[in-house]
Amino acid sequence: MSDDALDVVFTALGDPTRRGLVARLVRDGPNTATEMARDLPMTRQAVVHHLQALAEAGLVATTRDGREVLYRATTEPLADAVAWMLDAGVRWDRRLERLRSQVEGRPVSRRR
Amino acid sequence: MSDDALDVVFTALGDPTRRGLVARLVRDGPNTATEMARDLPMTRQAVVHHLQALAEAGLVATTRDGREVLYRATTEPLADAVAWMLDAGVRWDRRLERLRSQVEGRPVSRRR
DNA sequence: CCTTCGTGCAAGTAGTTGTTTGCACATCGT
DNA sequence: ACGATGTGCAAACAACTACTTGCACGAAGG
Repeated sequence: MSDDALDVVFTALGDPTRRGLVARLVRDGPNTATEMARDLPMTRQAVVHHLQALAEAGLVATTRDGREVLYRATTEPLADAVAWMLDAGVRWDRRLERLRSQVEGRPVSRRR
Repeated sequence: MSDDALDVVFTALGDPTRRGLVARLVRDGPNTATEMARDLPMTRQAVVHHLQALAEAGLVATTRDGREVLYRATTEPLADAVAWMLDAGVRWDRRLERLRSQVEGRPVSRRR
């Protein structure tokens, strides 16, 4: 994964609202920005803005259904971010080393 | 790990200069800001600023040695960030599920 | 139809981030 | 003691971020 791609993934995750959106989509399944904005102390547009940041990071994807736009979590980039951290931490932490050996040499992400 | 703490960790990692600094400290061992700035296209103060962001995230720590300040990588927070991502991704990706079962039920971070 | 509802776009604003420059202070070696 | 070197602090700046409001467009449904 390119450096730029890691940038946007980590930056996207560096905001609690955005982590909350991802967590919610993972937990409850696909949903619209308007619906999710109802439970948050901000406008729909602000939520859309966050979702766009997540989309740029590849953490969510959209499907149009009539006049609605459904967002769903796509967690592939997480594996790449995890891989970076394991690389950085592996010399320090024996436990992470064990995990890393399981990650290496596989296709980085695969869904469903 | 608190939400705020995750914020600063992910935000700190969301910059290629900062990831590079962490990687360098992990690879080459402790070093001073002045020394690391020599190899980067920015001033010492900019590097110090980045290192302070990393320190706030708990990703580096400092030791004073005479007039020098040595920065070293402290990768504990990585494990917590990894844990969040595994939690988010576990329902999606079978491979991540396997990893998660190894992380659960342990002290979140432990060095050396 | 025509009203309602979800979406998209644009402009504006307040706060944060990345970086520089300049200077003061502490420490090391000679 | 003194010059060279490493560090710390603060002001200044441009660029970016996280929002808001307002409005236009398009689809659903009586």
